[in-house]
Amino acid sequence: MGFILTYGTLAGMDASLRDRWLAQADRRLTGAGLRAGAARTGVVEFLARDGQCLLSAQEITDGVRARGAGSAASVYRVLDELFELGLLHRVDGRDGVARFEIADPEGHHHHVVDETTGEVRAFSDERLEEAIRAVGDRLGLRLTSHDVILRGVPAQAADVD
Amino acid sequence: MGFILTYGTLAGMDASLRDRWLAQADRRLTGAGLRAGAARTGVVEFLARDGQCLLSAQEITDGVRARGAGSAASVYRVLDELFELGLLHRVDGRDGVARFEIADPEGHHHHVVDETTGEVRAFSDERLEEAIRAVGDRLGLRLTSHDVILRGVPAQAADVD
DNA sequence: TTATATGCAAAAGCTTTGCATGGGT
DNA sequence: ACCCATGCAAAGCTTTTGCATATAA
Repeated sequence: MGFILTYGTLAGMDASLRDRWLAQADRRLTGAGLRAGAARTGVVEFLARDGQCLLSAQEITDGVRARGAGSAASVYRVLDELFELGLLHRVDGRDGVARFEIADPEGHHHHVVDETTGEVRAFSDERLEEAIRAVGDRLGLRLTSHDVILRGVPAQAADVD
Repeated sequence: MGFILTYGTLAGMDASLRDRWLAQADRRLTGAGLRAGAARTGVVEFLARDGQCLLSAQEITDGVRARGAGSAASVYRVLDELFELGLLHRVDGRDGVARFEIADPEGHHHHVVDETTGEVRAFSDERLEEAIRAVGDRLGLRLTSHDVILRGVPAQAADVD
Protein backbone atom coordinates (compact mmCIF):
# COMPACT_ATOMS: atom_id res chain seq x y z
CA MET A 1 0.00 0.00 0.00
CA GLY A 2 1.26 3.45 -0.89
CA PHE A 3 1.11 6.72 0.98
CA ILE A 4 -1.56 8.35 -1.15
CA LEU A 5 -4.82 8.42 0.71
CA THR A 6 -8.10 10.09 0.01
CA TYR A 7 -9.38 13.11 1.84
CA GLY A 8 -12.48 15.18 1.80
CA THR A 9 -11.98 18.78 0.74
CA LEU A 10 -11.00 20.98 3.65
CA ALA A 11 -12.14 24.58 3.80
CA GLY A 12 -9.32 27.12 3.53
CA MET A 13 -6.83 24.63 2.20
CA ASP A 14 -4.91 24.54 -1.00
CA ALA A 15 -6.12 21.16 -2.14
CA SER A 16 -3.96 21.08 -5.23
CA LEU A 17 -0.79 21.72 -3.26
CA ARG A 18 -1.78 19.01 -0.83
CA ASP A 19 -2.37 16.55 -3.63
CA ARG A 20 0.78 17.45 -5.48
CA TRP A 21 2.79 17.02 -2.33
CA LEU A 22 1.16 13.74 -1.43
CA ALA A 23 1.82 12.40 -4.91
CA GLN A 24 5.46 13.38 -4.75
CA ALA A 25 5.84 12.07 -1.22
CA ASP A 26 4.42 8.74 -2.29
CA ARG A 27 6.76 8.58 -5.24
CA ARG A 28 9.88 9.43 -3.31
CA LEU A 29 9.14 7.33 -0.26
CA THR A 30 8.32 4.31 -2.37
CA GLY A 31 11.31 5.01 -4.58
CA ALA A 32 13.54 5.03 -1.52
CA GLY A 33 12.25 1.60 -0.59
CA LEU A 34 10.57 2.81 2.57
CA ARG A 35 7.52 1.03 3.97
CA ALA A 36 4.23 2.52 4.97
CA GLY A 37 4.15 1.88 8.69
CA ALA A 38 1.72 3.52 11.09
CA ALA A 39 4.00 6.35 12.18
CA ARG A 40 5.31 7.25 8.74
CA THR A 41 1.84 7.15 7.23
CA GLY A 42 0.48 9.18 10.11
CA VAL A 43 3.08 11.91 9.72
CA VAL A 44 2.62 12.09 5.95
CA GLU A 45 -1.16 12.24 6.27
CA PHE A 46 -1.03 14.83 8.99
CA LEU A 47 1.43 17.06 7.16
CA ALA A 48 -0.53 16.82 3.92
CA ARG A 49 -3.52 18.23 5.80
CA ASP A 50 -1.97 20.64 8.24
CA GLY A 51 1.66 21.05 7.22
CA GLN A 52 1.46 24.16 5.08
CA CYS A 53 2.76 26.28 7.94
CA LEU A 54 5.80 25.69 10.16
CA LEU A 55 5.14 23.02 12.76
CA SER A 56 7.43 21.69 15.48
CA ALA A 57 8.14 18.02 16.00
CA GLN A 58 6.15 18.31 19.20
CA GLU A 59 3.12 19.69 17.41
CA ILE A 60 3.40 17.08 14.70
CA THR A 61 3.67 14.34 17.29
CA ASP A 62 0.55 15.64 19.00
CA GLY A 63 -1.29 15.78 15.71
CA VAL A 64 -0.27 12.28 14.75
CA ARG A 65 -1.05 10.91 18.19
CA ALA A 66 -4.53 12.40 18.05
CA ARG A 67 -5.10 10.16 15.07
CA GLY A 68 -4.05 7.03 16.88
CA ALA A 69 -0.42 6.29 16.06
CA GLY A 70 3.00 7.85 16.45
CA SER A 71 5.68 8.42 19.04
CA ALA A 72 8.22 11.19 19.41
CA ALA A 73 11.06 8.94 18.31
CA SER A 74 9.30 7.81 15.16
CA VAL A 75 8.17 11.31 14.30
CA TYR A 76 11.72 12.61 14.50
CA ARG A 77 12.91 9.72 12.37
CA VAL A 78 10.23 10.26 9.76
CA LEU A 79 10.79 14.01 9.70
CA ASP A 80 14.46 13.41 8.98
CA GLU A 81 13.65 11.07 6.12
CA LEU A 82 11.14 13.44 4.58
CA PHE A 83 13.59 16.30 4.88
CA GLU A 84 16.40 14.31 3.29
CA LEU A 85 14.08 13.40 0.45
CA GLY A 86 13.45 17.09 -0.12
CA LEU A 87 9.81 16.81 0.87
CA LEU A 88 10.01 19.27 3.76
CA HIS A 89 11.38 22.70 4.47
CA ARG A 90 13.06 23.10 7.79
CA VAL A 91 13.59 26.25 9.81
CA ASP A 92 15.61 26.27 12.99
CA GLY A 93 14.10 28.79 15.34
CA ARG A 94 15.65 31.03 17.92
CA ASP A 95 13.95 28.97 20.59
CA GLY A 96 16.07 25.96 19.72
CA VAL A 97 13.17 24.17 18.09
CA ALA A 98 13.18 22.96 14.49
CA ARG A 99 10.00 23.55 12.52
CA PHE A 100 8.87 21.87 9.32
CA GLU A 101 6.41 22.44 6.55
CA ILE A 102 5.71 20.68 3.29
CA ALA A 103 7.84 21.75 0.36
CA ASP A 104 5.79 22.79 -2.62
CA PRO A 105 7.16 20.94 -5.66
CA GLU A 106 6.44 24.09 -7.65
CA GLY A 107 7.78 27.32 -6.24
CA HIS A 108 8.44 28.13 -2.63
CA HIS A 109 8.06 30.88 -0.10
CA HIS A 110 9.81 32.45 2.86
CA HIS A 111 8.80 33.70 6.27
CA VAL A 112 8.42 36.96 8.07
CA VAL A 113 8.10 37.15 11.84
CA ASP A 114 5.99 39.89 13.40
CA GLU A 115 8.09 40.74 16.42
CA THR A 116 5.22 42.32 18.30
CA THR A 117 3.22 39.09 18.29
CA GLY A 118 5.63 36.33 17.30
CA GLU A 119 3.27 35.46 14.48
CA VAL A 120 4.82 33.99 11.34
CA ARG A 121 3.56 34.84 7.87
CA ALA A 122 4.61 33.39 4.55
CA PHE A 123 5.44 35.43 1.49
CA SER A 124 7.00 34.91 -1.88
CA ASP A 125 8.74 37.45 -4.04
CA GLU A 126 10.15 36.86 -7.47
CA ARG A 127 12.49 39.81 -7.32
CA LEU A 128 14.04 38.39 -4.17
CA GLU A 129 14.45 35.00 -5.81
CA GLU A 130 16.05 36.62 -8.81
CA ALA A 131 18.49 38.50 -6.60
CA ILE A 132 19.42 35.24 -4.88
CA ARG A 133 19.99 33.49 -8.18
CA ALA A 134 22.25 36.35 -9.20
CA VAL A 135 24.25 36.02 -6.00
CA GLY A 136 24.73 32.31 -6.66
CA ASP A 137 26.03 33.08 -10.12
CA ARG A 138 28.32 35.77 -8.85
CA LEU A 139 29.79 33.41 -6.24
CA GLY A 140 30.20 30.59 -8.73
CA LEU A 141 27.80 28.31 -6.93
CA ARG A 142 24.96 26.09 -8.00
CA LEU A 143 22.46 26.81 -5.24
CA THR A 144 20.68 23.82 -3.80
CA SER A 145 18.53 25.63 -1.28
CA HIS A 146 18.17 28.90 0.54
CA ASP A 147 16.32 30.36 3.49
CA VAL A 148 15.21 33.90 4.09
CA ILE A 149 13.77 35.07 7.40
CA LEU A 150 12.56 38.61 7.85
CA ARG A 151 11.69 40.12 11.20
CA GLY A 152 9.80 43.33 11.62
CA VAL A 153 6.97 45.26 13.16
CA PRO A 154 3.86 46.63 11.47
CA ALA A 155 4.67 49.95 9.84
CA GLN A 156 2.56 52.55 11.62
CA ALA A 157 1.72 55.76 9.84
CA ALA A 158 3.89 57.48 12.45
CA ASP A 159 6.88 55.37 11.44
CA VAL A 160 6.90 56.56 7.89
CA ASP A 161 9.41 59.31 7.50
CA MET B 1 37.05 50.98 33.34
CA GLY B 2 35.39 50.52 29.98
CA PHE B 3 35.48 47.67 27.53
CA ILE B 4 37.81 49.30 25.03
CA LEU B 5 41.21 47.72 25.21
CA THR B 6 44.25 48.01 23.04
CA TYR B 7 45.46 45.37 20.66
CA GLY B 8 48.38 44.89 18.37
CA THR B 9 47.46 44.69 14.70
CA LEU B 10 46.57 41.16 13.65
CA ALA B 11 47.45 39.91 10.20
CA GLY B 12 44.43 39.18 8.03
CA MET B 13 42.05 41.09 10.23
CA ASP B 14 39.85 44.03 9.50
CA ALA B 15 41.20 46.30 12.19
CA SER B 16 38.78 49.11 11.49
CA LEU B 17 35.77 46.84 11.86
CA ARG B 18 37.20 45.51 15.09
CA ASP B 19 37.71 48.98 16.44
CA ARG B 20 34.33 50.25 15.32
CA TRP B 21 32.67 47.28 16.96
CA LEU B 22 34.64 47.62 20.15
CA ALA B 23 33.75 51.28 20.36
CA GLN B 24 30.08 50.59 19.87
CA ALA B 25 30.13 47.66 22.28
CA ASP B 26 31.70 49.86 24.92
CA ARG B 27 29.11 52.54 24.36
CA ARG B 28 26.13 50.25 24.50
CA LEU B 29 27.32 48.10 27.39
CA THR B 30 28.15 51.14 29.47
CA GLY B 31 24.93 52.79 28.42
CA ALA B 32 23.00 49.74 29.60
CA GLY B 33 24.63 50.09 33.00
CA LEU B 34 26.54 46.84 32.69
CA ARG B 35 29.81 46.32 34.49
CA ALA B 36 33.09 45.10 33.09
CA GLY B 37 33.58 41.80 34.88
CA ALA B 38 36.08 39.17 33.85
CA ALA B 39 33.70 37.06 31.79
CA ARG B 40 32.02 39.94 29.97
CA THR B 41 35.31 41.61 29.21
CA GLY B 42 36.78 38.32 28.08
CA VAL B 43 33.94 37.62 25.67
CA VAL B 44 34.03 41.14 24.24
CA GLU B 45 37.79 41.03 23.79
CA PHE B 46 37.73 37.60 22.24
CA LEU B 47 34.94 38.44 19.82
CA ALA B 48 36.59 41.69 18.79
CA ARG B 49 39.62 39.68 17.75
CA ASP B 50 38.14 36.46 16.43
CA GLY B 51 34.40 37.04 16.10
CA GLN B 52 34.15 38.05 12.45
CA CYS B 53 32.96 34.57 11.53
CA LEU B 54 30.23 32.47 13.11
CA LEU B 55 31.34 30.95 16.41
CA SER B 56 29.45 28.66 18.76
CA ALA B 57 29.07 29.36 22.47
CA GLN B 58 31.32 26.39 23.01
CA GLU B 59 34.07 27.82 20.82
CA ILE B 60 33.72 31.20 22.44
CA THR B 61 33.92 29.65 25.88
CA ASP B 62 37.08 27.82 24.89
CA GLY B 63 38.56 31.00 23.49
CA VAL B 64 37.74 32.98 26.59
CA ARG B 65 38.96 30.23 28.90
CA ALA B 66 42.27 30.13 27.07
CA ARG B 67 42.73 33.72 28.17
CA GLY B 68 42.10 32.98 31.80
CA ALA B 69 38.47 33.72 32.65
CA GLY B 70 35.00 32.61 31.65
CA SER B 71 32.53 29.82 32.23
CA ALA B 72 29.84 28.39 30.00
CA ALA B 73 27.09 29.98 32.07
CA SER B 74 28.63 33.43 31.93
CA VAL B 75 29.39 33.16 28.24
CA TYR B 76 25.78 32.30 27.47
CA ARG B 77 24.61 35.19 29.62
CA VAL B 78 26.99 37.65 27.98
CA LEU B 79 26.14 36.42 24.50
CA ASP B 80 22.46 37.03 25.22
CA GLU B 81 23.16 40.54 26.41
CA LEU B 82 25.33 41.39 23.42
CA PHE B 83 22.70 40.00 21.09
CA GLU B 84 19.93 41.96 22.74
CA LEU B 85 22.02 45.10 22.43
CA GLY B 86 22.30 44.47 18.71
CA LEU B 87 26.03 43.86 18.91
CA LEU B 88 25.91 40.32 17.55
CA HIS B 89 24.35 38.43 14.71
CA ARG B 90 22.99 35.05 15.58
CA VAL B 91 22.41 32.08 13.32
CA ASP B 92 20.71 28.92 14.54
CA GLY B 93 22.28 26.01 12.75
CA ARG B 94 20.85 22.72 11.60
CA ASP B 95 22.94 21.00 14.24
CA GLY B 96 20.96 22.66 17.01
CA VAL B 97 23.80 25.01 17.88
CA ALA B 98 23.51 28.78 17.89
CA ARG B 99 26.45 30.65 16.36
CA PHE B 100 27.39 34.29 16.79
CA GLU B 101 29.52 36.89 15.09
CA ILE B 102 30.04 40.57 15.63
CA ALA B 103 27.55 42.84 13.91
CA ASP B 104 29.23 45.45 11.77
CA PRO B 105 27.74 48.83 12.70
CA GLU B 106 27.99 49.75 9.02
CA GLY B 107 26.48 47.28 6.63
CA HIS B 108 26.14 43.57 7.09
CA HIS B 109 26.55 40.32 5.25
CA HIS B 110 24.99 36.92 4.88
CA HIS B 111 26.25 33.37 4.64
CA VAL B 112 26.56 30.68 2.06
CA VAL B 113 27.26 27.09 2.99
CA ASP B 114 29.29 24.91 0.65
CA GLU B 115 27.46 21.63 0.98
CA THR B 116 30.40 19.59 -0.25
CA THR B 117 32.62 20.75 2.59
CA GLY B 118 30.33 22.36 5.17
CA GLU B 119 32.44 25.47 4.88
CA VAL B 120 30.69 28.78 5.50
CA ARG B 121 31.51 31.88 3.50
CA ALA B 122 30.23 35.40 3.96
CA PHE B 123 28.95 37.60 1.19
CA SER B 124 27.08 40.83 0.82
CA ASP B 125 24.95 41.97 -2.06
CA GLU B 126 23.24 45.30 -2.39
CA ARG B 127 20.71 44.06 -4.90
CA LEU B 128 19.61 41.41 -2.43
CA GLU B 129 19.29 44.00 0.32
CA GLU B 130 17.26 46.20 -1.96
CA ALA B 131 14.92 43.33 -2.80
CA ILE B 132 14.44 42.64 0.90
CA ARG B 133 13.66 46.30 1.61
CA ALA B 134 11.08 46.18 -1.14
CA VAL B 135 9.46 43.10 0.35
CA GLY B 136 9.19 44.84 3.70
CA ASP B 137 7.49 47.79 2.07
CA ARG B 138 5.14 45.57 0.15
CA LEU B 139 4.14 43.72 3.32
CA GLY B 140 3.66 46.92 5.29
CA LEU B 141 6.44 46.13 7.74
CA ARG B 142 9.31 48.04 9.22
CA LEU B 143 12.03 45.40 9.09
CA THR B 144 14.18 45.10 12.19
CA SER B 145 16.43 42.30 11.00
CA HIS B 146 16.73 39.59 8.41
CA ASP B 147 18.74 36.48 7.74
CA VAL B 148 19.65 34.89 4.45
CA ILE B 149 21.33 31.51 4.20
CA LEU B 150 22.32 30.07 0.87
CA ARG B 151 23.42 26.50 0.36
CA GLY B 152 25.08 25.23 -2.74
CA VAL B 153 27.90 23.41 -4.41
CA PRO B 154 30.69 24.82 -6.56
CA ALA B 155 29.47 25.27 -10.11
CA GLN B 156 31.55 22.98 -12.29
CA ALA B 157 31.98 23.82 -15.94
CA ALA B 158 29.98 20.65 -16.61
CA ASP B 159 27.04 22.03 -14.59
CA VAL B 160 26.56 25.02 -16.76
CA ASP B 161 23.81 24.35 -19.26
C1' DT C 1 9.47 -15.21 6.22
C1' DT C 2 12.54 -11.59 6.77
C1' DA C 3 14.07 -7.19 6.95
C1' DT C 4 12.08 -2.92 8.32
C1' DA C 5 9.26 0.21 11.30
C1' DT C 6 7.72 1.34 15.77
C1' DG C 7 7.66 2.70 20.62
C1' DC C 8 9.36 3.01 25.10
C1' DA C 9 12.83 4.50 27.90
C1' DA C 10 17.34 5.99 28.51
C1' DA C 11 21.01 8.89 26.84
C1' DA C 12 23.04 12.87 24.74
C1' DG C 13 23.89 17.74 23.96
C1' DC C 14 22.96 22.61 24.18
C1' DT C 15 21.26 26.07 27.10
C1' DT C 16 19.23 28.00 31.34
C1' DT C 17 18.77 28.64 36.23
C1' DG C 18 19.75 28.62 41.50
C1' DC C 19 22.72 30.01 44.67
C1' DA C 20 26.79 31.25 47.21
C1' DT C 21 30.93 33.87 46.38
C1' DG C 22 33.80 37.36 44.35
C1' DG C 23 34.33 41.93 42.24
C1' DG C 24 33.17 46.61 40.07
C1' DT C 25 31.85 51.43 40.93
C1' DA D 1 29.09 49.31 51.15
C1' DC D 2 26.03 47.85 47.77
C1' DC D 3 24.67 45.56 44.10
C1' DC D 4 26.12 43.27 40.07
C1' DA D 5 28.81 39.61 37.84
C1' DT D 6 30.68 35.10 38.04
C1' DG D 7 31.09 30.13 38.32
C1' DC D 8 29.80 25.68 39.66
C1' DA D 9 26.48 22.34 39.55
C1' DA D 10 21.95 20.95 38.78
C1' DA D 11 17.92 21.24 36.02
C1' DG D 12 15.34 21.79 31.51
C1' DC D 13 14.74 21.11 26.72
C1' DT D 14 14.77 19.17 22.35
C1' DT D 15 16.53 15.52 19.81
C1' DT D 16 18.95 10.97 19.28
C1' DT D 17 19.83 6.18 20.20
C1' DG D 18 19.34 1.16 22.01
C1' DC D 19 16.64 -2.55 21.93
C1' DA D 20 12.73 -5.69 22.04
C1' DT D 21 8.48 -6.18 19.62
C1' DA D 22 5.24 -5.71 15.92
C1' DT D 23 4.44 -5.49 11.00
C1' DA D 24 4.74 -4.48 5.90
C1' DA D 25 5.88 -6.72 1.73
